[in-house]
This record gives sequence, structure tokens and C-alpha cells, in this order.
Amino acid sequence: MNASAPDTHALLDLEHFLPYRLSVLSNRISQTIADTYAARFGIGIPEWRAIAVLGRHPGLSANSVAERTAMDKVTMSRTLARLMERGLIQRDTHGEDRRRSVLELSAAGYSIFDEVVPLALARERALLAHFSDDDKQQLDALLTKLSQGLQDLIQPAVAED
Amino acid sequence: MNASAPDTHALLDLEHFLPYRLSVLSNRISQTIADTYAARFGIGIPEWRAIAVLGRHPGLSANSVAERTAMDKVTMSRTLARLMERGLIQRDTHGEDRRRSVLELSAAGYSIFDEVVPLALARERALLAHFSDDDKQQLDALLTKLSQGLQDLIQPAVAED
DNA sequence: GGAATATAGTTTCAGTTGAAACTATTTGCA
DNA sequence: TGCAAATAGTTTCAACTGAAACTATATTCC
Repeated sequence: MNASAPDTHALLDLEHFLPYRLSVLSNRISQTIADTYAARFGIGIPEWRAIAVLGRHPGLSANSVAERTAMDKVTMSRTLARLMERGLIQRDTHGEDRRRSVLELSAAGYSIFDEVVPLALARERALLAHFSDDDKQQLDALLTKLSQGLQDLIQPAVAED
Repeated sequence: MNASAPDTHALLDLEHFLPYRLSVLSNRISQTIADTYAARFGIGIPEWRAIAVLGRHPGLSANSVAERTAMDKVTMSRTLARLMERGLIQRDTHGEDRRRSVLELSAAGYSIFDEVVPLALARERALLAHFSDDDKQQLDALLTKLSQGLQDLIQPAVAED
């Protein structure tokens, strides 16, 4: 007796398929963390990412923030517009290249940043509560290795014609 | 000399923040894999997930597929409608509960399933190409542990009033 | 039996998304 | 110099998203 039944067909269990597992886990984690600041501060994931990067690296351009947050530049443009509207960032024009913006958190932006960072770090600690130092190191190493594997997958090691 | 400059403010490096790392890595992996079938078969991630689950577990209801794919039931409803339109699945009504649908891949659906599964598995293998068996086991264990940590975070161990 | 509640699935609506096209500015180079 | 190509950022448009409301059927329990 078979609960499912693929016999003559290909076999794949989504729940054991790494990309799927990673995706579900990661989305749940992100959403859970987002919930902790979304309600309190009225900012979503894109806003939080922009604030996090600008709090750490003031003076970046919009494109640089987009790169560092792994976000699309269109999304970033709109996110920054929203943050401007709410007075959370300040935007200047770069002196030597007037296409480029020079972005910085406003006092209000820093005040959110300073409140959210400890919350986010606390969530991360809670998530890793049962991890030994060794576990953490392993996780770090394995994620790095996965990134490397992905890189290989995207740029399949320059073929030697 | 400091390249960035947060001194009086909270300190967080997004690129070392686990939830962010996971999110970026996972999205890149999913997108890369999606690219391998999106162009060839004209199906996106939601379609692929539904097909994958129905190929493995024929006869499920729409809600069950939604649960197993970690997708919203609204999204699933629309995804299944698209798959119906394209003749990739067959939908019946459950005999004893006429609210429930009974879903199954059509021949055309199975034919896509049988082509995509090996591709997806090959991608997974490529991604893990440099992983020893031990690495794989560790990764599996750590992801499971992370899921547990997340669970604790969501349902903070029943408080004993 | 039949009203109240629950469940499966769809539709509506108000957003969000990203590819492509656009504007403005700068860089390269003949 | 001055024109072609590159770059920063925005807007447009069509598709996708999920919360809330909705329809249809099933279950509970008086």
C-alpha cells in the first residue's frame, strides 16, 4: 500500500528538496522578523533594509543601497521615495556627479534604526538559541559554500575551448 | 580610518545578519532554478510547486496542495486555474464532500513533471557539488535546528502563568 | 429539522513587483 | 569640440500578491 503513488514517473519530494526547504525556511524567518517592526514602526522589509544599510553606511547612492540590499533598483527608488516622504532619510546630490544621490538617515531615521537594530539582533539570537558556537561556525561555513556552489552554477567555470 | 561611520549609533552589518543572508541566498537559488524551466516550459515557481506536489501526491485537494507548497490558498487557486487552462491538471469533485476538489496531473502535466524533475535534481546536485556527505548531513541537521528555533520564536514555549 | 458555525475555494480590491522605456547627466573617443 | 555610449534614477505598464468579502457545501448542536 502506497500513500502517494508515482511509479512510472519521476520521483521528487519537495519537502526534501534543498532549494524548496531553504525558500520556505527563509521566507518564514524574514516574515517573522518583519512582523516585529512592521506593526511598531510602519516599515516593511524593503524600508528596513534601506535603513539598515544607510545607518551603517551613510552617504551611499541609491544604486549602491540597492546592490547592498540585493534589491532591484526600481524597488529601491520607490522605497527611498517613501522614506523621503516620511522624513526618514535625507537626499542630496553628489557634488561631482549630479546624477548620483547622496543618502543619509535623518534624525528620525536614526531613531528608528537605533530601536530596530537591537530588536533584530535579539530575534537572530533567539533563532540561534540552541546553537553551539560550533554549530554557528558550521552554519556560516556551509552557507558560504552554498553561495560558492551557486556561483559555479551561474558562471560555469570558464570553459577552456 | 573608518570606511563607514556609525559611532554613536546601533551597529549591524546586514551582510552578516543571518536572516538577510539566508533570504538573499535562497532567493538567488530559487530564481536560478526557476530560470531552467521557466523559459523551456512556460511555468513559474507557483506552477512548478503545484506540479511537483501533484506529481508526487495525486488526488490532493487545492488546500492540501497549498499547505504542502507553503503557498497562500488564493495564490494556489489562481495557479490551479492557470494549470487547468493549459490542460496540465485535471480537477474532479470529491465524492463525499462536494466543496473539495480532487486534483491530478494530466498526461501533459506528467510529461512536464517527468522532464523538470531530473533537471531540478541535477541543479540541486550541482549546487552541492563540493559538499561531502558529512557536509550534507550537517546542513540538513542545521536547517532542521533553525526550523525548530523559528518554531520556538513563533510559539514561545507555553508560559506557565 | 434547521439555525449557527466551519470549511473549500473564488473574486474583489488595493497594493507591490520588475522589465522596458524614459530623462538627465557623465564619459569615451574621433 | 561634439556625438555615441554608459550610468543614475524615475515612470509606465502589465502581472502578481494577499487580506477581506463572498459563494457553496458540510457539520454542529439545540
